[in-house]
Amino acid sequence: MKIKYELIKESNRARLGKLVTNHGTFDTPMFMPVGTLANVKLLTPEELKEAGSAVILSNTYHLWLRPGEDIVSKAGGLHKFMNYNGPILTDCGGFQVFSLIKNKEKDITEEGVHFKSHIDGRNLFLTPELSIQIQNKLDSDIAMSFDECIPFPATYEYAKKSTERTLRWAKRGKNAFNNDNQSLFGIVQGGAYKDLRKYSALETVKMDFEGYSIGGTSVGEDKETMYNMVDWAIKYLPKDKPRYLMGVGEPIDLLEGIERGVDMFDCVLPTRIARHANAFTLDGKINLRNAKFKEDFSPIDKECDCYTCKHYSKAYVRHLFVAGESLGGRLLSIHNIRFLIKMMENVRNSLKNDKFEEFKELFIKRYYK
RNA sequence: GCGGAAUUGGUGAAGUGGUUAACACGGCGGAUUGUGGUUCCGUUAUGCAUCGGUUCGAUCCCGAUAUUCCGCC
Repeated sequence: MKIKYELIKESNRARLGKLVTNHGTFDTPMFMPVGTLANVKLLTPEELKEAGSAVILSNTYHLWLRPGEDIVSKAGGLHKFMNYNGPILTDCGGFQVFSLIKNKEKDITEEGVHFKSHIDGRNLFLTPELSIQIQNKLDSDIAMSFDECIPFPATYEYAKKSTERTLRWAKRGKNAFNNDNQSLFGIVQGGAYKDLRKYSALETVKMDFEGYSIGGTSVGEDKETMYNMVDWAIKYLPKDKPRYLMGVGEPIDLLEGIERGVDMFDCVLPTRIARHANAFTLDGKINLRNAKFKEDFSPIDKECDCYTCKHYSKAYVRHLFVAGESLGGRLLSIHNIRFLIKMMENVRNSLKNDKFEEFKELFIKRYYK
């Protein structure tokens, strides 16, 4: 079956909702950890569940190259292959392609995108139909339309041309789509232009997807521009479908997104910074490599209920990183994912109690002080 | 006791009679937004064993001392 979204409550523009999938029902707003290569780096599915994780992301481009969608399909689909029975969303590969092309004028054609493999440099060609076919075979719960992620800054002319092409690609992908147990989301583009965001949103909605995402953000623009891109698009999205802000982000960006009506977020940040010794805390981000933690035997965040904070000290985690032990990255990945997921739990509670604005203000005041 | 060689940062070391002493590791700090798994970017010796001498100028040449290593009695 397709996913279902139920809007439970609105508080100004912020939304409290519920997402029903083939692999469980989960509350929104939610944060989705990224597991590009059919695994959230360093973590097992059990650890993800303990952190309260629901949907995780995987990636069409990466799984297409390794191990190949047919192998995943033979394994019984992505869930079985990676032993994760929660919901999985596959990104379409557009973002990866966008970073691998050499010349966007030449390599991006109406038919699809020419680019080189990041593994062996061989020439590859990805089309909207192929991206969808791969995702159909991977059998994720949610597939994404193949889009072009417009760089920032981009000229109006280029952004318009690209946005129109992404709309045509969305239609082609939808026509090629063939998996009754999978849902398809459309992606709003439009660059940093108000009228193009509106146009992209309206036209994408006309195609009637199971959910809508706002793409093309966090590509180097300033925060105000990013929030504008959300504002310009989200008001044209239907209330009875989930909204997903792709690739975002930092704690403050999650709060700003929720305030504007976003339901779902994903970001590599918690797991990537974890591998480089950084941890989110309620008092801001800290770097566990810092010498000041050498003899700090307190947990990373006293108020955190994650496995890492329950059992380990900053001094120990620092030791692991200094010694080059991968357990350090594992422990911080667990913590950072739990941090964002718990933050979402707190956000949902504040929405229930009509206290989101206060929660947001207090969180930001403390985190960014 | 005699003869020879060596001595450059926390470490391994390059180097030159002439403005800021290479590089690597380590240390310290930062970055990271639809993944970069061990990545990227800063920064880190006012000084070349010590004391004299030669020279306009010495880490570099000369002498003494100290330490280390090698050979001989």
